[in-house]
Amino acid sequence: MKQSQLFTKTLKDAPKDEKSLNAQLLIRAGFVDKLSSGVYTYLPLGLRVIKKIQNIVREEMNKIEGQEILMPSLTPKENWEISGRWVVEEMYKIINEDTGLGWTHEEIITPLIKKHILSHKDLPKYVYQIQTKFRNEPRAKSGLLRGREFIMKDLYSFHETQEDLDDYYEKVKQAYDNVYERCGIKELTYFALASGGKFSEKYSHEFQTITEAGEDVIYICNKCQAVFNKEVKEEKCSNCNSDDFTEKKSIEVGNIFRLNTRYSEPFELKTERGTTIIMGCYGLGISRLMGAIVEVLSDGKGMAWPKNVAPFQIHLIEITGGDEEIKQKTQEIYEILQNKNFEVLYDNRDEKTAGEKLNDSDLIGIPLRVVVSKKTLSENSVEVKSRNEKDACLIKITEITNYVEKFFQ
RNA sequence: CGGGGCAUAGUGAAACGGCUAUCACGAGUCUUUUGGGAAGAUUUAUUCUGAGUUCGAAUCUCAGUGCCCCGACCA
Repeated sequence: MKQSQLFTKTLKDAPKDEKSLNAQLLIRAGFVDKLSSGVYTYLPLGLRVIKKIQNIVREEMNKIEGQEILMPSLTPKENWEISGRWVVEEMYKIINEDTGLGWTHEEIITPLIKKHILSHKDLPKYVYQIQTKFRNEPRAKSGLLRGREFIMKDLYSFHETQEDLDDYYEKVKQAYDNVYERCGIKELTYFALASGGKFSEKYSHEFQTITEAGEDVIYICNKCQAVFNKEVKEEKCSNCNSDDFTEKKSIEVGNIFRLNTRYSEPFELKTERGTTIIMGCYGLGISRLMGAIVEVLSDGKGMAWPKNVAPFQIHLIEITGGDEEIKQKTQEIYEILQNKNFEVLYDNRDEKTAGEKLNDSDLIGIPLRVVVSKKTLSENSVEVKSRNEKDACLIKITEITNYVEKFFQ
């Protein structure tokens, strides 16, 4: 992707109303645009991150240089009045009490399963979706951390026995651990005991990532490392009886519940033998996770994306001084890397100074920076620098492919 | 939903109740520039909306709306 073509550009200053770090950085770097409180458009860079987190790759569109964006489903009336299309009947308006926008899907999945699971031999079953959820938050806040419209993965499991649910519960826990590992925040993410809320059993488990931007408080037992959400924390650790805790602010990036028969009972979800089916549900906020990664992995200069979720792998920057040869050489390197199927953002902008390009690169936070300039070419080299390292080094142009392959191994 | 704050160009700021609403960045055109936020020329506004006070309102008053923060809420 050539940066001169990229929609959109970076901002020098964050909008003054944005206080939260993830909102400031994501808006400044052109990853997202705020339509209204808690409602965001994902611009090309941000959508690439969302897709990475969803682990969905749309290579064909990229090959034809398509730039996908994602716009919110909740849009203000005034915008439609400008085009005169508020009156269009096809547009979904929540003007009656017969329709609600989905904020969770137990009430949908349970009757669906009832219709299609006809025998105990069909169990267990695990069904999930990745979908936009709508919640009329009394107070949307903290950028992507608490929105009114957001992207969430919700998985539901159906079992004949408690033991089977328990087994699966552990498997989901491990799967979630892998997600946070691959997203680069495992070190800061804790598995905490939490309240089950109104519609579950007594306890549930949450994955809590330590950050000052979080709205939860967790207590980590210094003796046995058990972790408790503030809402269920008691004087002494219920695991080892110690009273020595570390208190941390955190954001909930995932949760797993044993629903048991809370929904299967009212919906009369049973096997042909008459056994009431036992359910589990497991949520993971995709867009919140993106915000949490920014909160946790950024520095004074900008974001620092982990390799697996970065919008691009390589930020290739030319510093030409107006020299067409340098531009041509950079273009060649760009093509070499692309032919090796690396995702490259190529800063080919003529009108930008070196300082602007390097600062933009730090802000956007692509893991590997490759700079081509008169200085490097005089030694048949390019300069490479990891976003997480302070120092750069020169490598021969003939070694680029090897170096990059090793870097992303 | 309670409490507090804010609202001027795409972004950030300035302007005592009084001249044509000013500046920087961004963006457009032209010339020169390129290793850590360049130079000059030129262009870029319904001061959130509505009412009111006044000879005169970005500025004062009232109402509304939006945004941010604290709290409450959050399967």
